[in-house]
Amino acid sequence: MAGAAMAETAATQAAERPLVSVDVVLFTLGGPVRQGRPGLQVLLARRARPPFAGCWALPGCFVGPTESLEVAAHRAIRHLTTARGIYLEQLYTFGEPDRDPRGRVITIGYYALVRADQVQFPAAPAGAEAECAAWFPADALPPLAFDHDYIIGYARWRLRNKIEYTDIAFQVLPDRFSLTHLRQVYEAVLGETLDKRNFNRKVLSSGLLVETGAVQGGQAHRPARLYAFVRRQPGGTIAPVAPGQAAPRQHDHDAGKD
Amino acid sequence: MAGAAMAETAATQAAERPLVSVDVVLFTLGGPVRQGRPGLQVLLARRARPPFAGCWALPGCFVGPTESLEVAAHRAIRHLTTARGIYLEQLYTFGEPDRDPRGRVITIGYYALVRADQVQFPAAPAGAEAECAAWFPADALPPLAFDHDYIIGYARWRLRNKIEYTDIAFQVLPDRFSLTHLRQVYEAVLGETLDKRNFNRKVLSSGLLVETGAVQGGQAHRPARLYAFVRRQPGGTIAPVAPGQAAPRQHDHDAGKD
DNA sequence: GCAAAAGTGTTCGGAATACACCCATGG
DNA sequence: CCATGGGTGTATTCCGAACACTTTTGC
Repeated sequence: MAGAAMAETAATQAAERPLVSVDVVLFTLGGPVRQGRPGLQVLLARRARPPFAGCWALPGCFVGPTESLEVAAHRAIRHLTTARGIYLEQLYTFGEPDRDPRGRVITIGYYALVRADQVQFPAAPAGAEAECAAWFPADALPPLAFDHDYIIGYARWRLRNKIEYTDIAFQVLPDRFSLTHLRQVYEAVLGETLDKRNFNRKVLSSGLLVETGAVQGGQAHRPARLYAFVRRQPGGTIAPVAPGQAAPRQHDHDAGKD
Repeated sequence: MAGAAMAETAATQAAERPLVSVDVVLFTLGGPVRQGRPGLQVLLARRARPPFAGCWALPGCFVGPTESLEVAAHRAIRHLTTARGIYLEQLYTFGEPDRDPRGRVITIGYYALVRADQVQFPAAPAGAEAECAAWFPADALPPLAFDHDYIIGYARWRLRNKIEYTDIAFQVLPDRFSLTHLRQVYEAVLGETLDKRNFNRKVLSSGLLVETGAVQGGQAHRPARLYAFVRRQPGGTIAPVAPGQAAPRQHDHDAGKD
């Protein structure tokens, strides 16, 4: 809420108002193939300014006075990525008073799983301290600024949970993909090997995939069939909703349990 | 993060810093018994000051300069409640630029399910516009200030999900309770009737309950056995953790899937 | 023809569901 | 003795887990 207890006005001194930032944990799949699958990677930016100058940190920025949190989060990665339409999900808000040495900074974390080719790095300015960005294996992160290692750890934990009951895995896949590709996404996020037969049966019976008829070319050996992800058709449900029985309320943030 | 992109300093004008508040959605069970169970209720406070003076709203307050978000959330309800140790869970952060007519206010929502007797109302000051608090049935809320109806709707949705896989239901129960009492909590939160036999079997086989030996007195008819909630014994696990296999990382916020 | 990855069927056990009757107590 | 809520057992179904061989293609 706002203002029931404290008599705070717009004239409040700046020192009493915390700074508000957003930090984005972008995950992708890539790197060397280990255990038959690529690894989970995290996008980090090298800080050009103190505090923690030269240190790696999550992409982030302060929230503008009339800017929504989602817009700020997109702005934080816009100078690194070309693709629009990345679906960012709010992670958590970190507000411990001592988490930033400059003073009180509250940060709202966002995260997403994206295709690596959606994120392109501009030519890095010269200089050892220059700001630049790179993917790092989630299992071998460099020392990080602030509490960003904790934020990333929490984001990984959420991603592991969310991938079980949301569509989040499809965000990292191209329009057409093989079942093996899809399974590798799950394996990389979950950190474990999945049974191919059980996995295929499950995703095919979910009704979320359609066979495109195309097959994967270029590889040696047997080509894989390619599938496409089909969203639940908006308004095209077979069973009509009973009158008087309101459709479950939609919350555009957080499509699953959490 | 903080400060990678914008060159913001402590001298930033107050107008550019958003206000940060916390709002708390306190749920309890009470009210008239309908469909064999009490209903879900929400604690609301009547606003004494503009905006929305005289309107009902969630208890909330602004976050102090050196105060953690959790502490602020507890402070928001401290003048209404006597019990300490309420387990508040972070819900979501609402930051749309126009959600408060006074200007930019970002609010971090918290929620909890508590026993009604933990919350005691101080004698309300006289006057129609005086600040006071009361429980309202979650299905019949008055018009609310700000976007608080949306926040409550989201909190109810989260509560429904969380009760399936967390201990949250036990927070609303006394130390000793009957299985029927526990089931009524689930039924009120889920909004549906549960099969008594299947429910009892499930909760008893979960290992989270111990029979106290006591029975419920005072009622007519057969007295119910009383159970107590047993937390997972810390360090008393039977199966030893395999060496080299790190225990899963703990995140003290969000004990379940989120 | 061989190496490599794709693709498929069956069995088993545990969990969730549906369902109906007896028990203990106070009045 | 009866009204009321407490307490229990069984059959069925569904889902997840385990497990190994055949097929297709490029080379």
